[in-house]
Amino acid sequence: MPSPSSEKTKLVDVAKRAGCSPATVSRVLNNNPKVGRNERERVLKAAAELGYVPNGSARALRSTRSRLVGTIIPTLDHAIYAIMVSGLQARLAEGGVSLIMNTSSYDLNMEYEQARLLVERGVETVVLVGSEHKSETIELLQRDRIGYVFTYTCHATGDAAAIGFDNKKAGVTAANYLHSLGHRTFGMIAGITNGNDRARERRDGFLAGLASLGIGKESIGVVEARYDLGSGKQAMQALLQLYPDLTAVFCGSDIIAAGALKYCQSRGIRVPEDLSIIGFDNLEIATLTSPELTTLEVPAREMGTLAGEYALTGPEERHLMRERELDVRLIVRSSSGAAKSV
Amino acid sequence: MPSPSSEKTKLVDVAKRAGCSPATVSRVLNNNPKVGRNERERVLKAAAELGYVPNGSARALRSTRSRLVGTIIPTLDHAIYAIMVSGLQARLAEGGVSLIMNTSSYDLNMEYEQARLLVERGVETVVLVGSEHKSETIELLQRDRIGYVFTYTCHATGDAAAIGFDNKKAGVTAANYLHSLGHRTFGMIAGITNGNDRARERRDGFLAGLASLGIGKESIGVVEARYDLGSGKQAMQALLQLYPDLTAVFCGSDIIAAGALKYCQSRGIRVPEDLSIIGFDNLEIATLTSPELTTLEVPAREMGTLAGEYALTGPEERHLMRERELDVRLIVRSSSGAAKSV
DNA sequence: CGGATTTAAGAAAACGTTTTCTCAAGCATA
DNA sequence: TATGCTTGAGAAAACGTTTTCTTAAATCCG
Repeated sequence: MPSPSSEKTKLVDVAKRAGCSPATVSRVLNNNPKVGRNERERVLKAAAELGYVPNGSARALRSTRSRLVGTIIPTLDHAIYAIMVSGLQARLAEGGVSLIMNTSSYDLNMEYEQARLLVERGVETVVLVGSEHKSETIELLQRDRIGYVFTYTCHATGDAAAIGFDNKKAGVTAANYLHSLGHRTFGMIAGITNGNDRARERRDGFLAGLASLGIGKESIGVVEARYDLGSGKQAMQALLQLYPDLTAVFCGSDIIAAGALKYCQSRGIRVPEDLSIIGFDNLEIATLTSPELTTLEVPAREMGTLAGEYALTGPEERHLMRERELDVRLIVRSSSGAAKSV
Repeated sequence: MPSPSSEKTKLVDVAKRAGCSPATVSRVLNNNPKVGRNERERVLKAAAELGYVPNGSARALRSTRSRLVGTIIPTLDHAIYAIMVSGLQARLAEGGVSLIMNTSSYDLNMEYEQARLLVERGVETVVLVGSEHKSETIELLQRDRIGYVFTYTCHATGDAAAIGFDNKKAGVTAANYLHSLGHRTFGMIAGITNGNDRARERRDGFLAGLASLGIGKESIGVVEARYDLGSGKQAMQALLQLYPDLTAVFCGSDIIAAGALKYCQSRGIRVPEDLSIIGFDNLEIATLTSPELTTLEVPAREMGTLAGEYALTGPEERHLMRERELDVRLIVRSSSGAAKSV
């Protein structure tokens, strides 16, 4: 039965009931070893009886440890970020740390505003997506000595740690794979590259990979699309209109690939017989389409878990985790196949 | 250029630079009207020059307004919750409020733990999913006079507001629809109903709807499945093994329906010719399968937005938004059709 | 057994704001 | 001109913890 008083019980109340000083209560609650067995038990008993819940603001104010971590992702509507956040939150919760979540809608100015809010809330670490950010954002974090991690990229810069994968390398992998199937004219539906280094690097990697295989620019068509089904469809239409001969398309995301696939189906273009399509991310939806999507697997949950791990690690040992490159595996399914022999 | 000093700038620093008292700075920063034009401008200028960011903990401690809202959802891996949170976060951000996000893995004990953490962080409102919770959880919130809202349900109970829809009614809608197509033997793949009132009510609504149409229990098979593709597949297999004659299946989620559909395809069962399948949620994936899924549309984002609205509304006016029932629309696509004439 | 060292616990200061209280100045009214 | 009222601004208390500084008691060692 909770306390009869209608006032919120605070640390002094616990102290009174346990018959000791507030300092002792504080020490017990923070597992400070310098306190005797009996005192400790009395305090714990009193706290439980009163249903005491510490005041996080007061604690944070005095100790400068807020037990708060912030993240700013582009959107929660795209499963690839939701899954990362899922991993992040789960790991943080294990450590008793809470996660403040914000979205930027792929807008770096908005990201800056959200970062300001996070700093104001006193977060100890900020988890960001990608390595491209406003300089103001980075300065803000540096100035307050807040740790920050980039994800979905593995290039640590300045104070930033990076936990992710090599987007460029992944683009090269896609190029090599499609080329190995005999394709010689290619299309790519990239994500919007403005303000998005991941989308840009995937595209550049794909182009570089093809270049080093001797494929010239004239055999490659590139368009950009937002990350949703409709945009994928439209982009596919536009791409085929501009480059009717291409036989293989690399999409910057499974969502885009699914949209592209839908467009093909609506036009009677057979996949993979007429056209190979591969995606990126390996979301659950990749196995829902028919044919199922060949794609590159992004370790989204693992990035989140590791970012959480990073945030839980003390500032002294963090440098050991400064840069972590995870693998991007090629998952071959049935949306890709050998090029038509002409 | 940020302050040359390496110490974090605080309110007194701004006061010094503006040549006024801390109280005045505080008033300006909180838009207190009782401060003259020139003072106000001087303060704002000083704050900007110093790159001042207020300390949220101190502010929260003194004013008892944390500008923090918490939510506990079952998981972020299921898009239906991710989308709700997306709407919630977006609305809160507009009001300058931050969101702390936690997951419970459909476990009410875990939910309680997370709630404790939220109380400790000083959140002003908690957004929960469904109306079934541990009594300890509710008591905890009531005791600290923290506002709380249930979502995905429209039954307000006690202090709780509810913003959602009528799961039972939705189940009835499904029953009526399938019956109207001529089906007379039914299956349902419900979500796990233990600790999940939404899943339970959908099932009960479906059964009640069929009952009032004169369909007896012997013509209805029910199994439960977790919310993922594989479970949907398995459940479909189990269902057909137990009840080989059924011609229509209502699934508790589009994910489950997609899995069920996949199973049918693997077994050469034609949908909708041999079997009608309908889902729940109307996620993006419902249009990715072939055939596309008939489903019931859950207003996930709107629930989030409205819950955010509720949280931003002062305690005095909240009672006006105590219960809000949103519509669940039936979206007919091609996974459902007339029953086979025998 | 006495002095030095360790240990456990309390008193009080501190964290960075907001808010209450107080006061001075300006203004209108009589 | 004196009185009362309004307005703008400062001084200081307060929010609920943690932490530093002290001190009293307990332990050790020669």
